[in-house]
Amino acid sequence: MPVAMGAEPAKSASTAAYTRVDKAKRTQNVIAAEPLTLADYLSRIADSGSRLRFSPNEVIFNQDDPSEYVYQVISGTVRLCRYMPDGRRCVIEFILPGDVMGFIESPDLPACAEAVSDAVLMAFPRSCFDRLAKSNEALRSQLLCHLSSNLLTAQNHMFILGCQKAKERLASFLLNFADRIGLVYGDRLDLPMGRQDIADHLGLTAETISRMISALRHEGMILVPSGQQIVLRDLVALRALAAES
Amino acid sequence: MPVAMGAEPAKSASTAAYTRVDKAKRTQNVIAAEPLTLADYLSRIADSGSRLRFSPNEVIFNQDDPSEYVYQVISGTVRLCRYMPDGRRCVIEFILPGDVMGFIESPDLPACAEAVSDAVLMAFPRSCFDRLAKSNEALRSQLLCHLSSNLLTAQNHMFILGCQKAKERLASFLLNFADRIGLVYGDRLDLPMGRQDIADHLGLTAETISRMISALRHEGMILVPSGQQIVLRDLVALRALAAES
DNA sequence: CGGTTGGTTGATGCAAGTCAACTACGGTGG
DNA sequence: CCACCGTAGTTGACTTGCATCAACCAACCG
Repeated sequence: MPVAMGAEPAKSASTAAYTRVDKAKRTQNVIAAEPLTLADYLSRIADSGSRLRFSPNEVIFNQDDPSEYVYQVISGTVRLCRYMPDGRRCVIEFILPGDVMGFIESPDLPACAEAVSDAVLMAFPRSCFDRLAKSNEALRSQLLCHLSSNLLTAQNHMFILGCQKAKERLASFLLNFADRIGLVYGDRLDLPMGRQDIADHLGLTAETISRMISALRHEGMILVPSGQQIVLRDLVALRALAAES
Repeated sequence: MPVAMGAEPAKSASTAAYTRVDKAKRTQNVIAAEPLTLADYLSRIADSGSRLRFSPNEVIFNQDDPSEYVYQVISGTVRLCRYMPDGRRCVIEFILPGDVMGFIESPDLPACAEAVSDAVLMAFPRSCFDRLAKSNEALRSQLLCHLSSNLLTAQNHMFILGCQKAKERLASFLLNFADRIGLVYGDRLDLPMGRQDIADHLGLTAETISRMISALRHEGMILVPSGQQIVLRDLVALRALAAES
C-alpha cells in the first residue's frame, strides 16, 4: 500500500516511505484495528498543507517558535537540535522521509529543525490538523502512538547517552539508522549527515566518531567504501557491541 | 482544588499532589479548556484500581512486562530504569507523588519501575482506563498532554546527558527536582534517592556526585545540613551553571 | 557494641576531548 | 584541463575530566 504523497512522486523518497509505513503499522496494532497511518491522514489534508523546499543547513523552524505547524518530511533528512547559550549543540534526532515532526502539546517548540541535506516537506497548520483530529477517533489514536513511539525513541537514546561508551554508541547508531532506512541497497548504508552531526547526536566529538569508525573498520565489523557510505559487515558483532536492550 | 486520592489521605503526599496538578494545568491549556487533570480522571475510576504498597528497592513492574496497568504514585518516590545485560543501569526518571506512569502505546514496557522509598500507588487496568478514554474526549486530550510532557522531559534530559559536564548536570538535577517538589519548606530540598540513583540518572558515578556536591558546597551555592538534605543557597549561580534552555 | 550500609575523600588510570597537521574531495575560475 | 580554494574527514600528540580502586567515616540497627 503506497503512501499518497500529495503532489510529490519523488522516487528517492518512495522506498523510505514504505519503510516508515511498515514501522507505523507495527506500533499501532495495540489499541487500534484501523490500518490507516498518520501519514495517510496527512495525505488527506494535503490541500491545506504547503510544500516547502530547504537547502542544507537551512533552518526550518526555531527553538521557542510557537508550535503552529506539523511537518512531514517528503524527501531529504532533517535534524532536530537544541543549542546551549555557549554554542554547544545537541542533535535530538534525525527525521527521515515519511516521518512527522513538530506535533507536540506545548505552546512552544522545544527544539529547532534544520535541513541536513536538500529536503522537501509538507507543513500543515495545527488548526486544520486539530480539526481533523476532533472528528476522527482513529487519527487520535495514531497520535497517541506517534507520541509514544517518540517517547520510546527518546528513552532509548537517554539510555545510550547515559550508559554506553563511544564505540557502543556508534554501533547503536549505525544499527538503528540501518533499521530505519530499511538497508535499501544490499547492506550499504548512506549517511546523509556529517560526522559533526553524528557526534552531536551521540554526545561525542567529530574526531571521536572518525576514530571509532576507523576502529570498527579495522576490527572488520564495517566497510567504508566512501566517507558517506558504510557497509555493515558483521551485524552479530555490532549488535553485541550495541547490546540492544 | 485538591485531588481526591481515593482511600489515601496521607498528609505527606498532599502538598506534592498540589504541585503536580498545577504543573498539569500549565501543560494542558493548549488544546483543552477543560480544567480536569489526568489525576482527576484517575480518581473517578479509583474503584477499579487497586492500592499497592512497596518497600524500598522493591520492583513494581519489570522491563518487557506487558503494559497492562497504569500507575499513579500516591506517596513515596519511584525510579524508572533500564538495565544492560552486564548490569549497567540507567535511571530514566524519578516519579513523584501525583505522577502517572506506565501509560504508553506499546505492547511491552520499555523500562522497569522500582520503589526508591516506601511507596503507595494505585494501579488501574489498561482495559478500564481505555474504556473511560473512549467515551471521554477531555481525558484523551489530557493523555496527549501527558505524553507530550514526558517527551519534553526526555528530550531535556537527552540534552543534559549529551552536552553537560558533571557539575552542570548536578545543578540541573537539583533545580529540576526542586521545581517539581515545589521547594516546600523554605528552600530545603529533601532527596529521597541515594547518590547511586542520582549518578545513574545523570550518567555519572556515585563518587562523582559526592565530589560535585562537595564542590558546590565549597563554592557556596548549596548547603548540606545532612546527607539527604540540600539547601539551594544561590539559585542564580546554579541556574547559570545549569544554563537552562 | 561490632557489623553493615551509604557517603566522602584521595590516588591513580584511562577514555575521550582538544589542538593541530595532513589528506581527500568537490567546486570554481583561469 | 589543471590550479586553486574551502570544507570535511582522518590521524597523531597531548591534556583532562571522570571512572576506578581503595581507605576512611558516620549513621543506623540488631
